[in-house]
Formats: sequence, structure tokens, C-alpha cells
Amino acid sequence: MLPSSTVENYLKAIYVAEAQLENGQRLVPMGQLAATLGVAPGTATTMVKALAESGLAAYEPYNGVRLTSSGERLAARRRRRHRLIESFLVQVIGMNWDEVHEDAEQMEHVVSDRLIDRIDDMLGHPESDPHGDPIPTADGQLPRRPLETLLTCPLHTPVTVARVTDQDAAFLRFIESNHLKPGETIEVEARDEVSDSVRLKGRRDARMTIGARAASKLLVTADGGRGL
Amino acid sequence: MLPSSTVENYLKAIYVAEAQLENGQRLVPMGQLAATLGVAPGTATTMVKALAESGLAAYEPYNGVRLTSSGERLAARRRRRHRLIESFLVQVIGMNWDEVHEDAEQMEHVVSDRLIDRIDDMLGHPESDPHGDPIPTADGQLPRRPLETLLTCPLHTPVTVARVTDQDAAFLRFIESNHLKPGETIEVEARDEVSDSVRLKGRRDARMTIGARAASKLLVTADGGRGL
DNA sequence: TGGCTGATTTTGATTAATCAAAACTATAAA
DNA sequence: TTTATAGTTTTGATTAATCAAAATCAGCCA
Repeated sequence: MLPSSTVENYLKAIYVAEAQLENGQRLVPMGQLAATLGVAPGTATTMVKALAESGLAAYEPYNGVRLTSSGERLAARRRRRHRLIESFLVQVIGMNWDEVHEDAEQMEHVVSDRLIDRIDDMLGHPESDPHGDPIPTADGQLPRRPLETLLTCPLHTPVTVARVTDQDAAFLRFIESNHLKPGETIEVEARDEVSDSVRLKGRRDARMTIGARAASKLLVTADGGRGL
Repeated sequence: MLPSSTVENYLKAIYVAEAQLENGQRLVPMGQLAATLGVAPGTATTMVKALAESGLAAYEPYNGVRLTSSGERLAARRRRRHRLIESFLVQVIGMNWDEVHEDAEQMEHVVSDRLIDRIDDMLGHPESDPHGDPIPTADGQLPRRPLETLLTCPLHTPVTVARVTDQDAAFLRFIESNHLKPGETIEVEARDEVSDSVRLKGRRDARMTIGARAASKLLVTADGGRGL
């Protein structure tokens, strides 16, 4: 009855892929799903058919797959667990934010609801995790904030880093050592299409230039207030 | 290469059963192993043969099974993880000692060594968990203390509760509400063979009588000092 | 309108863990 | 010494998750 961690991982991968679909697309293609999960395409097909059986996903042969509302509910619950555990590992255990992903990945499947609630209480019901990723409430609601990336926010205006949408440890260490973690106030000074880069003014007026791809992973709030 | 949680559970069950073997017995019978793991006898046979293949257990057909030294090493590592996690859940997260077993049971299989070490540091390298069970060191050594049960300790002498060898939640709550947790100082006033019971003087001279079976699960140190 | 190509699905096997039930041992009683 | 029985092992199947490779489909290009 309760979904295996394999099932939970498929739901998560579908959710993430759905959010990244271009323009009109509504279905995640099987090949992409199989690739992100690191399994053979046939395996993904078989598993997705099983998900469809149990009402967690809608599957159209040769077209792709998307989550049903109950699949989304499950995925949200799982995201909540993951993000609370990451927050906990960083804030309570004092692990670095670039080394918590793996442990959280494993623990989210096995920890009891009771322990999750306890952690939620301890942290004071946080709205987002150390990366700024929003934490769904127990009933699956997302606290929604309108965020912009460093590619779209206004120039020469103080903005607060709110979220870093990449879990890669090296990238996170880069963000940290340049004082670009959620909560920091920065300003975009210029964008250059040709060199594909963005110039920033950071803490203590430090200047730095980062690539557009990296810039797109830093989400900010336009006002100068606290991002959390 | 790294053992599945199923393998770890078999090792644990064999270890516990070995420690409980009567007098001259050196091997754990298959039937008993299967029963404690809740699997069919044939399943245990198959699995134990696989353990023997990989050098973790010594198996004698129709006689039984015991751990090899490398099996014991693995079991000790696993016990260390379990007990550190239980200690952590009680002392840091504030869960009750009667509700942590299940979570620890799951988490011990998945958390990273890095996190275990971090927990060990946070707790100050404790020698025993909240039940008083000793925590093996990272290289598998057990801090050994000579303990007696309430059935064997001297009468009319202050002793300190050091360990409670039963994980049953109801039993743990009983111990707690009667102030018999590890660290408490108590005295055995009398033992009665016929009624199969033991009379105690506890905190603030409270008198209570418990059954011999329960008394055998309370381990104490003869001196009046702190048990931890 | 074919026919090609790349993505998808099917098919047939494999591995780990399990069960039920049949076959087998070892020992203790007759 | 034979036999019953309790405990153990084997056998044949099952389930979840996976793979490789063969078969199939969809859409586009000519």
C-alpha cells in the first residue's frame, strides 16, 4: 500500500521533469525519464505502467507521462520530508549544505511521520530549506513567492538571494565562498549576451562575473528585504 | 559489496540469538532464527547459506549457524549505528526513549558514516545509549562493564541502574514512570522465590514489587556511583 | 506515399528475497 | 533395531526491479 522508495523516486523524477517542460509540452517523454533515473528505457515504461495502474500517473503510450493529482500529492509529501531533513542536517547537526543531499535522499524514505513532525517543530515550521527551496505544508500546499532569476531581475537594484536551484556540491561551495547564499543582498550591474555572462556586486561591494547558466540558478526577490 | 539491510538484519538476529544460547550450545538453530526474523524456515536456510558463502557466518547443516569474526565485526558496526541513532533521537530531538526504536531500526541502514561520526561528536562519544546498552567504538570494541541483574545483586545495598535489556515500549514506560531508568539509585530489599518477585526501594524510598522476569532485565552496578 | 530514423514498447532473462509444500535427517522412544 | 516426529532442507513459484536486445511505432523528408 505505502509506496516503495523506487516508486517515490519515479514520482519525484516525473515531477521535476514536468516542471522543466518547454512551452506547450504536457507530458514527460519516457527516454528523458529513464535517463534521469539512470535506468534502461524499457524499465521506465514498465514502471510507469504500474504507476498508472495505481492511479499515481497518467500514461499515454508513445507520448509520455505526467502525475495525477494523487501522484502530485505524494510527490509533495516526499519533497516536504526531503527539505525538512536537509534543513535539519544543516541547522541542527551542523553539516555543510553541500553534503546533506545524499543522506536526506535516503532518510526521506524511512523516517517516521512522528520524527518529521518533531523536526518541523524544532525548526519552527520553516518555509524553505537551506537552498531556499520552499517546503510544502503537511497537506501539500506550497508557500508561493514570485521569484526572478539573475537573468530577469532589474539592473542596479538591490535584490535578495532567495533560492539556489542546483544541488551540485561544487556549485554550492562556489556560491558559499562568494557570499551568494540565500539571504545575501546583491545587485546585478550588467548582463552581456555575447560573453554569456552576468556581472554582480556582492557583499562589501565585491565584484564578480558568473556565467548565464549559473545566473539562471540563482533566484532572487526584487525587494531589499530578507529572502526567507 | 556492502551488505543489504536484509543481510544486516540476519547478522543482528544471529548475534542476539547467539548471546542467549544456553550452556554448551554454540550454534543457533535455524527454526529459532526463522521465527525471530518472521520468515519461513526454508528462507532462513537459503539466506544463511548465502551468508556462509560470503564468509559472514559459519553454517553447519541440520545443526545451526554462528557468526564468523567478520560477521561479528559487521554486526558490531551496525549495533554502534543503531545505538548512536537512538541516543541522538532521545537527547537531541527529544523523542521519548520508548518511541525511538523503529526509526533507529530504519535509519541505521541508510545514514552515512559521516553523519554517524557527526552524531557521535555531538553526543560527546557516549559509552551507552538511553537504555544503557553499550555502544561499540568505531573499530568494534565494546566498553565492557561487569553488571549484575536485580536477581543477583546484593540485598540492602544501593545500586545504580545501568541498563534495561528490553525494548518493549510498554515496559520502558513502566520503567520510566517508576523512576527506574539508567542512572537511578535503588536498593533490593527482598527476593521471593515462591511469588517469583523482587521488592525494591526506589527514589524517595518508594517501595515496589516487580516480577522476577522483569527484574532480570534491569542491570545494575554494585557501587553507588553514576551508572553512565 | 513510401521509407527511414529515432524513440518507445515488448520479450525473455536475471537477481534478491520470499513462501508453501514436499522431501529429507536425526534423534529419541518403543 | 525400527519407527515416529520434530526440525531442516529442497523444490518450484512468486514479486519487485532491473537489463539487453528484438520488435514496433510516429513523424518527417523526399
